[in-house]
Amino acid sequence: MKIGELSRATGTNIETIRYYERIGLLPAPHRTAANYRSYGDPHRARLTFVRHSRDLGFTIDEIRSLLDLSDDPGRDCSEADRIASRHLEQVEDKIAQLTRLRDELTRIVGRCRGGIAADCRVIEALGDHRHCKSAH
Amino acid sequence: MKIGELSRATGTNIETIRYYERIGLLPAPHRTAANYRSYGDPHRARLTFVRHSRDLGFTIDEIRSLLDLSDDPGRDCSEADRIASRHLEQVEDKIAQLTRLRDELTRIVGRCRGGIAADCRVIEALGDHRHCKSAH
DNA sequence: ATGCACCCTGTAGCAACTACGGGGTCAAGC
DNA sequence: GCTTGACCCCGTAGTTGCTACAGGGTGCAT
Repeated sequence: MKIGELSRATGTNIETIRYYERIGLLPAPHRTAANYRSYGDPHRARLTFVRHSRDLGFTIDEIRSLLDLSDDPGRDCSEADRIASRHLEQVEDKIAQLTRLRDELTRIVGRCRGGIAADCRVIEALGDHRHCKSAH
Repeated sequence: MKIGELSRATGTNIETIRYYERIGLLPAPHRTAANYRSYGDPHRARLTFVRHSRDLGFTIDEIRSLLDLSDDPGRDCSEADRIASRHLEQVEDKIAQLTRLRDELTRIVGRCRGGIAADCRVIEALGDHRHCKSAH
């Protein structure tokens, strides 16, 4: 299949596919006589893996490691579990941080009574960290 | 005060302070005879405002608008409330998205029994979206 | 033969910094 | 008076993960 078809099949931007090839995340496919890229099912599977991992928030480097593992089926796979676990931890940290942030924003928002900026509690709160209830 | 002192006073990297000046977020301060930047209290307050807003996740452009408002104390400040409210919504969306993601990762992690990559459930799950319980 | 959709390459842009190279300034200590 | 070290200056390039051109070639239908 040509790049446009692969793009539609995986929901990936064409430019992104070429980008992944450039950085070595996807192997360079064969070319037709007209120099068009020509992909097969293994390419599609690999790109699906990459997109899914990206959707789950893995970095390109993490995906590289995960792909290395899956390319080498005899290898011990506890590494994959470690990468995923560490990532899960990061996601949990990020959720906790955003939750604190949301609480702080909730306290700030809505305090404006439509007056003038000089009296605005929103602007005041942003300028002075001491108004905050928790670290963020 | 010199830039290093301002840096320590606000917990901001020196390079970041110069960057903020370059993009016009902070006004250029006076210079000493040796061409060193020399800051006063208004600079420190403004930088504190910027850092606090950044910590809360506001973009530079949003901060620019918020600063414009606070520079013009006679202006109607409902704009500030609107910016903060929209940002709060974005944070809530992000939390919801990360929570779905966390649930999916939790399902994936820990399914590896320390075997070889060919049998790894983590790698399998990443390669096949159909294993997923929800959209992400 | 002329549209039109599709493909190619290479480069530059985005956000918000961070890091570096190569240099100038200033006070303290010998 | 000279060195050492901490501090400052500027300009540019790197980071992450794409996305958006510009300027061209290909393939098929009308």
